[in-house]
Amino acid sequence: MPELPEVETIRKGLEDLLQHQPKILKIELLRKDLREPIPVKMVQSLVGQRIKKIERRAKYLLMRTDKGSLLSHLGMTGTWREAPLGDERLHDHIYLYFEKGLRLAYRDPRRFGIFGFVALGEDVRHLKLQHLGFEPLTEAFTGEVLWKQLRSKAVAIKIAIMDQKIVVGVGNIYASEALFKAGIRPTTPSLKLSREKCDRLVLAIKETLREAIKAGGSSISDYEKLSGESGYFQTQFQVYDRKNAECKICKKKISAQVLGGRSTFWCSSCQK
DNA sequence: CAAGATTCCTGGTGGC
DNA sequence: TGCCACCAGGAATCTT
Repeated sequence: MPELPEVETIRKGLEDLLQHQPKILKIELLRKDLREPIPVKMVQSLVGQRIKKIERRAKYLLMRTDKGSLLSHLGMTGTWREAPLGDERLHDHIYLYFEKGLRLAYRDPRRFGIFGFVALGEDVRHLKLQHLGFEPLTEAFTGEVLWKQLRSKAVAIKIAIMDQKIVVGVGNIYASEALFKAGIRPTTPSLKLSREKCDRLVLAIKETLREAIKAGGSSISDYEKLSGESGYFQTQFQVYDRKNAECKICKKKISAQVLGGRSTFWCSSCQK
C-alpha cells in the first residue's frame, strides 16, 4: 500500500502518539506470521522496554528501544492505528499495549506486511535492511550517483527507480508522478539517460515525495493517517490512474501501459 | 543481465 | 441482484 510518503506520515503519527516514551506492557500477536514468520521470541523480548523513537528506513518503520527495535513493513494494506480497548477489527494481527491504556493495532487484510526484530546496532547487517539503496531525501542521493547506477542497465527507467537496491521508497504511484515531473518517459532504457536527465529525475523524485509528505500522503483505498484522517495527495496526481484523462499541462490524453507487471501512466507529449 | 510470470493474501469494482 | 474475472500502494523469487 504505502510508499515512502505514507510510511513517513505514519512514522510521524506514531512519534506524536509515543512521544512520552511509553513502556511496552504486552505484545499480542494474533498470528505467528504475516508474509513471513514473525520472530516471536525476539519480539517478545522487548516487553518492558520503552519506545524511545520511531525511525524510517526505506518503507520500514523502526520502533527503537534500548534493547533492540521492532521492525514493521506495511506491504500493500498494512496500517497502524490507535485502538482503545473495544476497538477490535477484522484483520487486526498485532496489538501493542502501553502504559496509560494506550494501545496500537496493526491491521493488514492482505498480510503482505512484515513484523520483525532488529538487534541493537545490527541495522546494516539485518537481512531486510542490508541491500537497500539510497534514501531519496538525503543529500547522498544525487543525479551523479543515480547516473552511475543506471549506465549499465537496460531496464526501463520506471522499473529502475522502483528497484529498492537502487533507491528506496519510490513505489508505483510516485514513480509515474516523478517521471512526469522530470519529463521522462517511463519506458526509456535506463542507460540512455544523460547526466542532466538524471539530475532532473533526482530532483523530481525528491520534490514529488516532499510534496506528498506535506499532503499527508495519498489516500486511496484503505490508507489513512494514524489520526484516521486522509492524506490528500491523490488530488494532486498528474498522471497516476488518469488514463485517457486530459494532461493537466497540455490537455493531451494520458497514456497507460503495464510495465513490469505494474500499471504505468504518462503524457506522451510532456514526456520524451 | 533482462523481461515477464508467479507467489504471498483479501477485498473492491466493473462487466455481463 | 449475483457471479466472476480482474485489479490493487510491495517485493522477492522463479523461468525463459
